Amino acid sequence: MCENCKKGKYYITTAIAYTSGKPHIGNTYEIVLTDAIARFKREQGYDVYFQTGTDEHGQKIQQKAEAAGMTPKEYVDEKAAMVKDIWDLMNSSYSNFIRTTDEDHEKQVQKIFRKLYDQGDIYKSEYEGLYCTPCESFWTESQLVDGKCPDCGREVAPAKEEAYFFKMSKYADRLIQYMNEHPDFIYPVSRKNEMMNNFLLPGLQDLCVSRTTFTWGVQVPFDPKHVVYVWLDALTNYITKIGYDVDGNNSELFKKNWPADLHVIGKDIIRFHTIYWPIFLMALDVPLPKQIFGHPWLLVNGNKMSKSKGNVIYADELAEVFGVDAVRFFLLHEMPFDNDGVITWELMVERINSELANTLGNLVNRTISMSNKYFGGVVENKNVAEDPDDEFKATITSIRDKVEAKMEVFHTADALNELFGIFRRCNKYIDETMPWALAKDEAKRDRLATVLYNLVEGISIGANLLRSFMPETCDRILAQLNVEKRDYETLNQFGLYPSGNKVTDAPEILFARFDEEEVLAKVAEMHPEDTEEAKSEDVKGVDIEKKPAIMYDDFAKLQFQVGLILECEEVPKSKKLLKSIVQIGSEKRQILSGIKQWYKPEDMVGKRVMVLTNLEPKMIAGYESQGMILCAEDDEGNLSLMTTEKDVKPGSEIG
RNA sequence: CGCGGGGUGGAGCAGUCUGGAAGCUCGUCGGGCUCAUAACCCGAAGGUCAUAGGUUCAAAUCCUAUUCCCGCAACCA
Repeated sequence: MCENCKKGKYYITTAIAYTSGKPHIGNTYEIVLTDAIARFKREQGYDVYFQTGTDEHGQKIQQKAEAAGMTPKEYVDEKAAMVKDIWDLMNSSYSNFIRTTDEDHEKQVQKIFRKLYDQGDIYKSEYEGLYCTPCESFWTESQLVDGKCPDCGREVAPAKEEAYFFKMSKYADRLIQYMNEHPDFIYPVSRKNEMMNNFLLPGLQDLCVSRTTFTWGVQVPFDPKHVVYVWLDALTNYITKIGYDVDGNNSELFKKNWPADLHVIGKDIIRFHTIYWPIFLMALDVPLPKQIFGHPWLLVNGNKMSKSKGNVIYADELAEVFGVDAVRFFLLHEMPFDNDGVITWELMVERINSELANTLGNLVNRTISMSNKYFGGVVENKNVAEDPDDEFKATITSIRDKVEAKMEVFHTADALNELFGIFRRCNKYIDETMPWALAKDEAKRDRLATVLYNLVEGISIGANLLRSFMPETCDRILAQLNVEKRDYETLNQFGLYPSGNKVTDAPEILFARFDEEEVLAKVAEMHPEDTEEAKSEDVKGVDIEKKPAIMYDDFAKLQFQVGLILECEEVPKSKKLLKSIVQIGSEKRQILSGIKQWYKPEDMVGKRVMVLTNLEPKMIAGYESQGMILCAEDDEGNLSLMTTEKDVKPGSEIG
């Protein structure tokens, strides 16, 4: 137990990271953000329990493992270790790193599933949907890509399969009431409206909570061909891994920490955390978490990071170039609260130079240098106050509460900006008092000592406040000032630096300035493939799951023809759809395609494209679509029309 | 007419609830200083606060319309 914790417990979590690959800096943002909040709460005197970990089940992992020639377990072991390494590298102070493949978790998930089934919240029924036989997968219409299986691209057919469902609707009213009574439950609040208007108020669908199409998951205890749906498995980590037990044998840890004070998650999974998770808990008769914080994303030049764009930035590479605390600083300082943030190597250099090297590092360096130069490193308060001192001290001592106010609402960027007000004020104080001028006048020696004392004290307060955000930097500064850490409570008081103490006589540079070009050169060196790939002979291919062989007769059922696009226009109110009039032989067909993101209507006209012509017509967005224009799709979902190499006549058969 | 958020000096944002001299960080330009990491301090330029109406003594702030951007949902044969 924490001897210092006067304010009670604080249980905070990140979402668990999906172990399908190496986490990039956007994923890493969440752990740093959560860590800063957790550390700050500790400073304030809360007894913090901070849980993070990895989400390791699901079809995608099973497939990736297969493709890599590994067992799923081997695969997730490797990826989970990778995640943990990066979390550790970033100096995150989690109390517990969990994995959904942990045995105790899996057991408890099974017990939860059984309980919910026994009490009638989960029932067995049939899942009706569009089925892709070779993939053995059900898809909803919205998951289909060009009407086909998103995995293998083949036709899907309506089918039924047995599955377990959770009665979401049973608890919807309670949840609506809860949200209305707890306006802070979803944060930022704007997200609450989205959940209410799009899901809760129109009526919740029952949720399918089991799968039979893959095996890498928690087995349904009484029906082994089913595997528990990933979200029921993943979300429950928040309780199972602190010792929740369905039968009531809850651990002390659970009794103390639940309900959670804050789940920090990405804005993309707000729905699962604010609708399904509370409802699962209601069904288990467990209290709901106090707050869900959906944070924004980090983008590169306004784009999500993706391998094919070559714009992925990883935390370990950033840390290698700039150092861990500089990366933490950037993430915490540069992320706006409402909108997505932007990260580039150039921005990193700019921020680090301006704030860390110039404002902070240089301040510490010049202050310590002067102390050594004028007083042999001894910092003594001679209490000779002059004009700016009162205002200076008042400013410094007011910062703690300003930082705290910003942290209350998780605005780490604003908190850091307030904090750096201390260092900015100190730099200004040096100019106001001009220690080098005082040093020339023997009569001003005590005034000079006082000025340097005030500076060291100001830096000391600032460094202590910095602990939650940049723990190593805090320690490095305090080491140079030769003092122990100070209690958060005292950080609004001036004058606690021990008078007569001696600072280091060998100040080290805290943050060196970076040269943008050198950094970019270094980055290019780290990623030779980015620049080489275009020239390289072995273009990176896309591997997709192989389908079973078919007979020629199967193929012959499909009729492909060349279509000439005569007209094309956007479908109003649709983000993705283009409506084309296509000439095929002597007939003209209207075809809708979800390709607006990649093609403008005027670019489409005149193209000869490959059309699947004997596909059953279907109404889309109010228009009948008579066929399908075929596209190639890469692993990022980018589409490219299949066009003819020569201008063959429209209607020509493709085969 | 699906729901919601937003358009403020070159960039990123605050201010809008509770009308009353347009502010912060970065960048640019000029000056100062020399303890320090070509750092630091001061000053200046730069905004019709998306557009058009309206309410008011007074509007970035309240009301109406228009327009653009973003999120969520829908749509993706």
